[in-house]
Amino acid sequence: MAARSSDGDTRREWVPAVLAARDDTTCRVREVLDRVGEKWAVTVIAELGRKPRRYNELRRAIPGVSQRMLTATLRGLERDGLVRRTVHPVVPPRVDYELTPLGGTLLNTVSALLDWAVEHIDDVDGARAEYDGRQEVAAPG
Amino acid sequence: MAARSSDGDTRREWVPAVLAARDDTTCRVREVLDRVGEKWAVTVIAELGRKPRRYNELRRAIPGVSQRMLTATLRGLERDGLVRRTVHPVVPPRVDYELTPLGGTLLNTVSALLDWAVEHIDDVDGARAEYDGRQEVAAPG
DNA sequence: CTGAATCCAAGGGGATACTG
DNA sequence: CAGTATCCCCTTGGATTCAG
Repeated sequence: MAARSSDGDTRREWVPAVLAARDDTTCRVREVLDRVGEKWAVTVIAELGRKPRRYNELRRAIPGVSQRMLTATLRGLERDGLVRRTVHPVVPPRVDYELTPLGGTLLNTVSALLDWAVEHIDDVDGARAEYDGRQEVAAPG
Repeated sequence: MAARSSDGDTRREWVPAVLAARDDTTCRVREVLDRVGEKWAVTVIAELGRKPRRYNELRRAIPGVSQRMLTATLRGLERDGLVRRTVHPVVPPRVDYELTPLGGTLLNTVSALLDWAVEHIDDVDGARAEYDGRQEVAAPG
């Protein structure tokens, strides 16, 4: 689907009627982008991709996440079938989280985006510096 | 970078220390995810991927976008070096937007994510239905 | 035509305290 | 240990108006 030409080609015919319209399909495609944009979703998926974890293990593995957001993120991912939550009826409580196969395929796809980011950080940074420089000249302090 | 195994593998060693830590690199990788999560960014990139456009052409091509957000999105993309803005000094004003080569490579990467979304919409939807069903049973109205 | 400025509502997300 | 419940701030983003 969606045949792509080589890197750097700025001319395409194919893409995103997917995004332009807003039929049902389109709408839910957007939801995937929203999820990726959530502050902790990709981090959690990536962390679970390394290995299954318990709640607090996960919490320690992700510096900066609050209990509230970790729980909310996990619930969302579970609802979408990306993460499986397993409660062990023991005391003290033990809850394991792991990536589902579906979550695994998403991780594979998203990590291409992460690779892109790492690879092009300098380009983006340079562009920003240049842009900000131009703005300063245009609107002197 | 980041060797990946086949689809559906839920066990990885590699991934994103990139996201776990928060050194400079990490931080800016997150910014890429944020950008993808912005409501109109990917849509605009995709639309410009089809062909360069003028401001209002773009606006008409993207139903639902407000002037405010279209401008803001374009500014952000321009600042990151993903989009080039060309002002023609004529009256009435004419401003052309086009994807840069860098923007092109991002589009190629993101579209893999769009493909994933289209391909797995039904899985996600099914998971949601099942999850919501379980919740209803657990917390009856 | 291409924006900038202002106003405002909704939701994301952090800090903290409490619970089974 | 694994969460829930509150409070509250700040950002995102839509509507509208003004301007070059």
